[in-house]
Amino acid sequence: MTTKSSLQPEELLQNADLRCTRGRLDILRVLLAADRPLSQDEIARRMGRNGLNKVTIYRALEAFNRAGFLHIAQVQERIRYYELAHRCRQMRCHPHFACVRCGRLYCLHDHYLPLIKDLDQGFVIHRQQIRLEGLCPDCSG
Amino acid sequence: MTTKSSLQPEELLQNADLRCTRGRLDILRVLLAADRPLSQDEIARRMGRNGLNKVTIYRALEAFNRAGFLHIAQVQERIRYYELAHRCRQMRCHPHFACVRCGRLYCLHDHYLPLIKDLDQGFVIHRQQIRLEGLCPDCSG
DNA sequence: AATCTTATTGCAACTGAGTTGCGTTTAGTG
DNA sequence: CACTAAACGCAACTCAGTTGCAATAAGATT
Repeated sequence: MTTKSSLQPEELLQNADLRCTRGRLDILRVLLAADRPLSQDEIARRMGRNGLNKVTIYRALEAFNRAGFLHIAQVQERIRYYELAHRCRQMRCHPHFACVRCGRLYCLHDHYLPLIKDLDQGFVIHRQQIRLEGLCPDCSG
Repeated sequence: MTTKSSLQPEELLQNADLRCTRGRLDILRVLLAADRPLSQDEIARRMGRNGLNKVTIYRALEAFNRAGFLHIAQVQERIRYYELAHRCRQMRCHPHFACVRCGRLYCLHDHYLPLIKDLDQGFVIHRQQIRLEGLCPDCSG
């Protein structure tokens, strides 16, 4: 959320009114050292033998996410949604809007963004997807 | 994929060398009538009492996806990936690149797109996410 | 330092979307 | 009508993520 908040694990926790336990500090250290988003499983593995129970890790991540200094990359829902591919451009689907309250998924057929370009050598793009998250008209009233 | 291919269920199947069974035609009719991406469960419900087994629906959707005229909206992976929120802008995370071959998820910190605007009245955006899918340098060689 | 409150943790059992194996049915060709 | 491979149904499975509850331990208070 914030671009220049502190990156000290202790401060992150204190600012969010969370307790500075060894386990949570370890999780944060792992995430700070990571160069890409990690799954629960990867986090656990990188914590080594002094690792936490997976339930505890999930609950910590949930707390961090609520506090706003951790993001869940890509998507909330476990469920896949399917749609016909007409109305999609080459490599670009129309964006989708997911309502965080009612869970509905809307198509934004009229709101294309340009395709990202100038990626590093070697990346071959098959598809670009855009997802908006927020409140839909029914739920924002 | 294509913008102006036929929308006749029969043609979609024939062009893809798939058999025109009643079940698959029903799935396509449901998807054509839908105004948003649907989950397997929603598709099954909309097919009514002459519905298919859920495994069969999954396999049909998989075949449609392989043929290219159906998209899986938003995401492939069942697993969630977590990352700290620094280096994200207000409402916009940096894009991610998911390699379809090795499964790795890369952060594209230097490739922001503008925030989508001019949404219909009532939509409140909390966050915009961008995901690219394709082959990473390790896998495209 | 001892006590207290409540956040954090671990364990076991659960949930449910999606998958796999395998035997049966059926579309569509010959 | 026969044949072959695609499509289908069923039962059992996988496994990321969740829930309930009792045990532990921050850290504030006395």
